[in-house]
Amino acid sequence: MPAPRVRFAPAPTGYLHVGSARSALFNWLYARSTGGTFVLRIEDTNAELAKPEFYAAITDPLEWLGIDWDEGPYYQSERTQLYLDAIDRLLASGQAYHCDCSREAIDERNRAAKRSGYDGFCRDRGIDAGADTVVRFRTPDDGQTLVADLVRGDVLFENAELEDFVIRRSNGSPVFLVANAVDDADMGITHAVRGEDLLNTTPKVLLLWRALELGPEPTYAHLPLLVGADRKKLSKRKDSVALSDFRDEGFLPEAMVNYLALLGWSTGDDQEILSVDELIARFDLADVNKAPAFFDMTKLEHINGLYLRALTPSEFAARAMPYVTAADVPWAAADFDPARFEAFVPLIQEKVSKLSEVPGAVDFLFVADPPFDDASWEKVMVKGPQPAELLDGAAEVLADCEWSTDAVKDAVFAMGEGLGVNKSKTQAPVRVALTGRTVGPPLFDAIANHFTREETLRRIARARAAL
RNA sequence: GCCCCGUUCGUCUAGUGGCCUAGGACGCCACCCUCUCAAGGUGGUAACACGGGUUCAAAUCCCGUACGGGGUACCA
Repeated sequence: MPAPRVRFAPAPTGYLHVGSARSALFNWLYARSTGGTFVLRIEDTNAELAKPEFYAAITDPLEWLGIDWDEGPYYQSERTQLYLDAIDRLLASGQAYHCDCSREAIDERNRAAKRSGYDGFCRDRGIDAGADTVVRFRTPDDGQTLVADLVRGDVLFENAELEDFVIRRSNGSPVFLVANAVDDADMGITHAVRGEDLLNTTPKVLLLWRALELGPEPTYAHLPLLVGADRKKLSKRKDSVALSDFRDEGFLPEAMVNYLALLGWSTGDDQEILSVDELIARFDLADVNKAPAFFDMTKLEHINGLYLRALTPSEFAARAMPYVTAADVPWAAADFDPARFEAFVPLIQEKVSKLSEVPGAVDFLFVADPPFDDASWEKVMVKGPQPAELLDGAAEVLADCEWSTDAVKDAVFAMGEGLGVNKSKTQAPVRVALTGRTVGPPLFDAIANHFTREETLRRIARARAAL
């Protein structure tokens, strides 16, 4: 059996949809696991989609995910003549015909006849091409077309249910069905792996394929759709669907790939965290599910957190760098200190599930007077026990204790104990004074290793004054 | 409406006639750990859509119903 040749054939829409990314991934995994070839083909048969600025919106996210292609990208807009020639052949053999029916006329006849679709009105009128004519494919009136699907098994379509669909628009451009058949044949595609939303178009492509005598047909595999909270196909309006948004939010590409692979596919055992190499080794189209899968952001974040924590601190710092040097960061760019940030990373690495959370976790390092969070202040400085005594006590013991994590910790806790306050309540005012919040990194490690005695005392005094 | 696909815990899934008193993961709850929050550990909650068959035996096979989704363009 020859090595498989698969393709990812997106229509350029200005961004890469996560569902499309999943299709691309499954194709790519199949190619990589079988020693096959992965072809990238841009389906821009519609002139509105044939815009160069849309192409990078597809290739950039693919590259980010680590999905590389062996051939292409091929652009259907550059191969139009091939499709037009195919249509001419169908015309010449009588398998296609010109039609000048307007949408209104078709609808009117359908209303009268209580049916739908195109009624074949122009089938035998023998009209010539004109300004407003389209070319329609003459579908068989009887018989069935079988789609042998690797995921769904045999799917049978009654040819009589298929209307004589348009294959060339009145503006002269071919529709994707023709391009699809011609290109899959021309590029030697052996497996067409795509979303289930295309299942209904498959018999049309197959009919064209046979009418054009294009040779051996590809095997199909229709993947279950990705759905949103409403169980409907993920849509740009309601859901977060652009892959670039996930990158901007701070999801790691390897986590994204891992999660995407788990949507509609599983290993068969209990392993869920898989490297790309493991995915390649274990992936099989035969193990793909049939039912739609909900895109669960919570689980994605969990998996991303696992990958984030598995990074070495310096890797983490490097990958977080774009987020702490972005324009909307809560400190003045000049106050940012990369070395200080990197040193601090181990204290916050296990607390974030997305890189976009990093700036908010280290802001007090680069803001001299971090704002006091209202809820935190209320909880600790208003309703908490003896805030003034605790701050004064902390200032006193920190003024001359040894500057190490344990020494600082012991000194502060001993001071709190003397006031009859437990550890949790003792550290709270100091934490708020230093960071502005009740939630944050291990406090005494942060103080002893990342702040000077002077700065620590200054912040405590600042909070004390604000009481 | 018509055509096509689907249906195991809230979610992603394991399960291919007996191993299922249905397993794992996320979430959630409790406890442990603990200077906060996380992380981690332990335990718990929770599902075979329904009805008929077939069979000694059905989550697994067949039929029907219900529900959900996709398609039904001169988008792809």
